[in-house]
Amino acid sequence: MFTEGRGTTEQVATFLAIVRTRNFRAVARERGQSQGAVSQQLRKLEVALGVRLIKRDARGCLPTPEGTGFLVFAESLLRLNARAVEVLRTHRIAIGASSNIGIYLLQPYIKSYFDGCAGHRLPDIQIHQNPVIAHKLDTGEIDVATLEWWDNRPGYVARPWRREELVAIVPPGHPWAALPRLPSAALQGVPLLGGESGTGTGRILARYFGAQLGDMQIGMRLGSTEAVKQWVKAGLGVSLVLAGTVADECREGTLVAIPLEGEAPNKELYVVWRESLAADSPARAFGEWLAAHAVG
Amino acid sequence: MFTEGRGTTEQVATFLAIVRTRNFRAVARERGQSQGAVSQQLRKLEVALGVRLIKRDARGCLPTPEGTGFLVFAESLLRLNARAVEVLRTHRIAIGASSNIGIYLLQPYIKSYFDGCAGHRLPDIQIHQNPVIAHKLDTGEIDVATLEWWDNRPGYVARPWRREELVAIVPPGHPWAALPRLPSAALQGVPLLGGESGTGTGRILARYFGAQLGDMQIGMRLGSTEAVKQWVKAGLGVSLVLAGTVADECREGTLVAIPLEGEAPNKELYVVWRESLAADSPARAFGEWLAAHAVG
DNA sequence: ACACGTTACGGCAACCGTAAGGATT
DNA sequence: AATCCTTACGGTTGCCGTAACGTGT
Repeated sequence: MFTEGRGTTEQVATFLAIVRTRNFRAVARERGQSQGAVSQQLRKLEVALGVRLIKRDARGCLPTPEGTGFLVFAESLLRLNARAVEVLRTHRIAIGASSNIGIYLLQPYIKSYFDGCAGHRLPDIQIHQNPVIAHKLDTGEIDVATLEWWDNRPGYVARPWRREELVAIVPPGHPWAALPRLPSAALQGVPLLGGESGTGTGRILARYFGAQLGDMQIGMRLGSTEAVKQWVKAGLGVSLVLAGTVADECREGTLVAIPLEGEAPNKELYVVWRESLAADSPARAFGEWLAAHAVG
Repeated sequence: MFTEGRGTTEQVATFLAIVRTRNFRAVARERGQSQGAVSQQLRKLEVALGVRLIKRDARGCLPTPEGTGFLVFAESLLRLNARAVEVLRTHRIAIGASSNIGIYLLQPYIKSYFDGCAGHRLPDIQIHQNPVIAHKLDTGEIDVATLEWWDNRPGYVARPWRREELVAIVPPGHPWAALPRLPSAALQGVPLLGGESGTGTGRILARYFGAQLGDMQIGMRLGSTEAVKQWVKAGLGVSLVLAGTVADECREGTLVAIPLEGEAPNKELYVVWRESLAADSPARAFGEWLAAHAVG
C-alpha cells in the first residue's frame, strides 16, 4: 500500500488508470504489468466491493454509476497514502494557510526558511478558507497552518505569530487619500466592502468601533481580498484589509492605504500544529521557527 | 482492504489495535489471529513505511513519535475504507448539514423521510461549519449536504431548498418585544450579536440595510447561534437569526422574535450533492426529495 | 485479420499458525 | 516462574506472467 507491492492499493490505482485511459492494455503497459493482471486486479476489487465498477464493452470500457461514485474514494485513498509516506519517510512538509496569509504574507518566510536549509525540499503549500484549513489539520492533510482565526480546540498547539494591522484602502484621488490617519468617525455610514468570511475580522472591527459607538455599514461580502481590491480600485467603495495584503498596490500607487486613528485595530495571526507532531519533526521545526520570527 | 482479507489495511487495523491495547496478545485474540502474525503485520508495516511505529519495551509497548504521527492517517484511511463500502454496498447515506440547519431545521425532514421508508436504515448525519461541510463533500465523507451558503463550484448539483426568514430576537420585557414588526431604523446604532461566520448572513443583511442606508453595528461574533441566544436571553444585546432557530424559545417565552419591517431579509438554503452520485442512489433520492419538499 | 478483455495454468512470493527462543519482572 | 515479543519453519493462499480463447469491428 504505502510502497510498491501487490495489494489493494495497487488495485485501486489500476482502477483509476482504467477510468482514465479506458484501455486495459494501455494500463498494463503504463504499470509494467501483463494485461491479464490488470483484468484480475479489477476483478478482485469488484468482488471485494461487491459491485461492478467498470462496464466492459466491445467499443471501450466505461465506469458504471457505482464506479463513478467510487472514484472520489479511490482518489482520496491514494492521496492519503501518498501523504502518509511523505510525512513519515521523506519528511516533506504540508503547510496550510488561510487565504489572505497564503496569498500575501507567507512567501518571504517560506523563501527565507527553505532557501537556507539545503536539506529541505520545498513544502507542499495549500491555501484555502480558514475553516477548511482547520479541517485539513484534522485529517492530517496538512501538518502546520497559519490561520487568521483559531478556536483553541484540544489536541493542537497554537502560537501567536504576527499581529497585522487593519488599514483602510481607497482609490487614488479619493478625498481621504491625502490623510495621514483616518478618524474612525469618517467611516460612519460609508459602505464598507467585506472580504472572506470566517476569518474573525468582524469581531475585531466590532471591538474597535463598537466601543466608540461607531456606526458602520457593511456592504457586500465579496468573498476574497482580491475581489475587494478590484472593487475599491474601481471606485465602488472602500474597505478595511490587512496591511500586508495591499503593500504592492500602495507601492505602485493603484491603491492608497490609510492607517486608522488611535489604537489601530489589528488581527492576531496564529501558527497551529497537532500536538502529536514529533518534537523533532521538520513540520514542527518550521512552526516553531515561524513563531520565533513573530513580528509585532 | 475493503473487506476481510490480508493486506495493508489489516496491518493498519492491527497497528491501531496495538496502540489502543498496548498488548500484542490481546490484539491477536481480538482479531482472531496468532500472536506471531500480529508481530509480523506490524513489522511489515514498519518496513513499508521505513519507520519504527511502536517501541517495544519490557513493560509494555508505546507508539514512537512517528507512530503517533501516523495515527491520524491510520484512522483516516480506515474511516475512508469503511465509508467506501458503506456507500457502495450497504448504501447507507451520509448527510452533512451546516450548524444552524443541522441543529434546528433538519430533524423533521429526516424523521418523516426515514420513518416512512422501512427499507432505509438511519443515515449518518454530520454537523459542522458551512465550509467544513463543503470540504467533506469534496472528500466523499458525505454524500449530500444542506448548506447556508454555496459557491457554485463545478461538479456539484445545488438545488434551492427553503427560504428562511431572518428575525430580530430580544429578551422578554425588551422595549421592542411588543412591536408586531421592527422598523429597520430601530436597529441603527444598536450592538448586534453575530453568530457563526461563513454562512452568508452578512451579505444578506448588507443587501437589506445597505440600500436603506442603515447604520449597523456588528458586536461580538460569538461563533454559534446557541451562544447568541444565551447572550440575548441574558440581556447583553439583540441579534438577527434564522426564524427556525428560535421557534422553541418563542413558544416558551424565553425569547421574543420580531419580524422585520418591509421586505424581510431571508436566506436561501441549498441542498447539494456531487454530480457523480448515481441517478438512482439513495443519497440522491434523499436530496431530490428534500428539494421537492422545498418550503417557501 | 485485428484489437480487446477473459480465463486457465504453472511458478513464485507473501502470509499465517505453530512453536521454540531471549528478555524482563 | 510468568509474561511478553521475536524469530524460524512448514503449509497454504494469492498474485503474476504466459498464452490460449471468445467476441465484436
